[in-house]
Amino acid sequence: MPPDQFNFDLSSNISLVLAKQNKIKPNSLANLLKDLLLKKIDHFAKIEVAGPGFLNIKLSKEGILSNINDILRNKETYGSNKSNQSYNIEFVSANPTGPMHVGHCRGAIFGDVLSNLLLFNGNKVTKEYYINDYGNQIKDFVESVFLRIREIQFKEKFPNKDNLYPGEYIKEIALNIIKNNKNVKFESLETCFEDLKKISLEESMKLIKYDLQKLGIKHDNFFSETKLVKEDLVNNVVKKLKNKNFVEEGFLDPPKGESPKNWKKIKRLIFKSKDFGDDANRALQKNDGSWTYFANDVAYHSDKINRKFDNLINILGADHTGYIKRIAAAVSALSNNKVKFTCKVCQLVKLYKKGEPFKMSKRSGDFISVQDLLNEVNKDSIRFMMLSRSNDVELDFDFEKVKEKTKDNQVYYVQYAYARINSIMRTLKLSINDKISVSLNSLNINEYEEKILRKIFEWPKIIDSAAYKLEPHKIPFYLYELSILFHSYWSRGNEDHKFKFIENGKLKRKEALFFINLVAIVIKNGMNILGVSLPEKM
RNA sequence: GCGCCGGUAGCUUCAACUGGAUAGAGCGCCGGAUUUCGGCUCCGGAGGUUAUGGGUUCGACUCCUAUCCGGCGCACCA
Repeated sequence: MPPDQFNFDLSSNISLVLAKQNKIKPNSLANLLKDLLLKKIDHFAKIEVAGPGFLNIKLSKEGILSNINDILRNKETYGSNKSNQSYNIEFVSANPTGPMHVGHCRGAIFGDVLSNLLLFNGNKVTKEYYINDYGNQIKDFVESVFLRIREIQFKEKFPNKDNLYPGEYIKEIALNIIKNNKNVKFESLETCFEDLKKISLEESMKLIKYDLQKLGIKHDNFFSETKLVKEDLVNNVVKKLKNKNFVEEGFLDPPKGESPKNWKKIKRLIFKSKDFGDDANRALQKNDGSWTYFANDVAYHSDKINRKFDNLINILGADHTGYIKRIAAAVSALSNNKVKFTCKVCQLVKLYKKGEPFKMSKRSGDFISVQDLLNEVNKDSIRFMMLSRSNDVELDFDFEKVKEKTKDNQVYYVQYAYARINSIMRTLKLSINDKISVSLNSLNINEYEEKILRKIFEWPKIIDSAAYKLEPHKIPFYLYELSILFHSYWSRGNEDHKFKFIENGKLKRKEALFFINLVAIVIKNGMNILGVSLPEKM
């Protein structure tokens, strides 16, 4: 897209790019191309060479018309670039020790929308959730549930111990378990541990799935860590790595930074991740010889690789940044660099209410849950707001602001544009789903419409670039800009009657009809990707 | 100490289309218009050495390098 002031429809820097290898000046190459293009492509009305060698192209009326009719025909696929890759996107993967909190929310929505975006662009996508249902935290969690059950059944006091989960929700889980499992006896933790673990995990996954559903998120696949361990997948992977000589028996370096207190030098299996770009080699075994979390995760990723995806994407919170290199190393070792692996890190969300920042910590039990958030603001606002920043930037979420019905509130503003268009259609007793097409003689576009058309023609490029860079936040920005253009044109009608779309219930400008349809199509496609609803009346 | 992310207008807000043209929005400020086809809306103005120094090239907010500031992380946890 050329900058506004040039008044052209397309621009290309091709001659700047190609000039060097062809040993020709960008400007003269541009002039050559200009003549060639004008001769070969009849949809170009005018081409100018500008600046250091840009080609600015103005479409002919026929060119514009054919673009418009394409959009009206394709409707809900307009913007898709028909890419054809397969993706596995792992996101949320919150520990199954309680409901989701706000910290999970951003990654959850990011992952979901990224998946929608890639799907829209023609790819195959599996949305996946890795359940960390193994390890010490689960033991602590089950113990906490057990003690709450004892508290309820036998009035035993819940101890104040560091490793336990104090949150209120544990009581609810305990109550549910008591209600639904009358035949299980909770005498000692040891005797009922396995049963209780299974039930407790089910309960907390129920909570998490409920939260996800309320946010409009549905995963295709839930992958359990316990399953990995049970099926001995870790052993297989380690064998595989050993065969390739990527694993050695050795000693870890003492931890850097702080002075090592309980540092013991113990021989163990170590993955040589340094050979694949990591800062240090990583342990696969703990002191007692059992597998580390990392070892399990290597096995998990090996499983993903075996499932033949072209691309693996992990969505992580900022607190897991330090983990990326080692898992990337594992993937590249296991797949011989054939599978493309990317981690997208979502920075922190800072929550405000009336200027007061909130702190959250799952352990302490006073975190802000997704439910708390949903009580304050609706799903649509949350989804839109969480994507209103690039994922590598911290995000301030003020939940007073998203409740406003003003231009500041971007969700509202975009939804309003769509509702407004529907209102016009209703006035004309037409439906937004009616088939329309445009002919050459009805194509008489004013300056406002021209601006908006250019924006609409830009849509496929926005999708392409957002998909390529894995940056779904480009979509809310685009939709907001498009809405500004639309509203701005609309209010022009208040100042000057000749810009009104309809008057006295009748269509005034024929162009207006297809034109608002185009805007509606793009807004709808965009909001579908975002998973935000579009009311026809507000 | 090491690693990752960020630093863009007065601003505890951010964008800039895989290196492109005169760096754009919002808030706030100043000046106008409007009470409606659908609700605090619309138009215009001022405001910049893109943290800082060096480098790469036709061309850098974007890439490399050094420094400063802020956030996060640096287990045999998960």
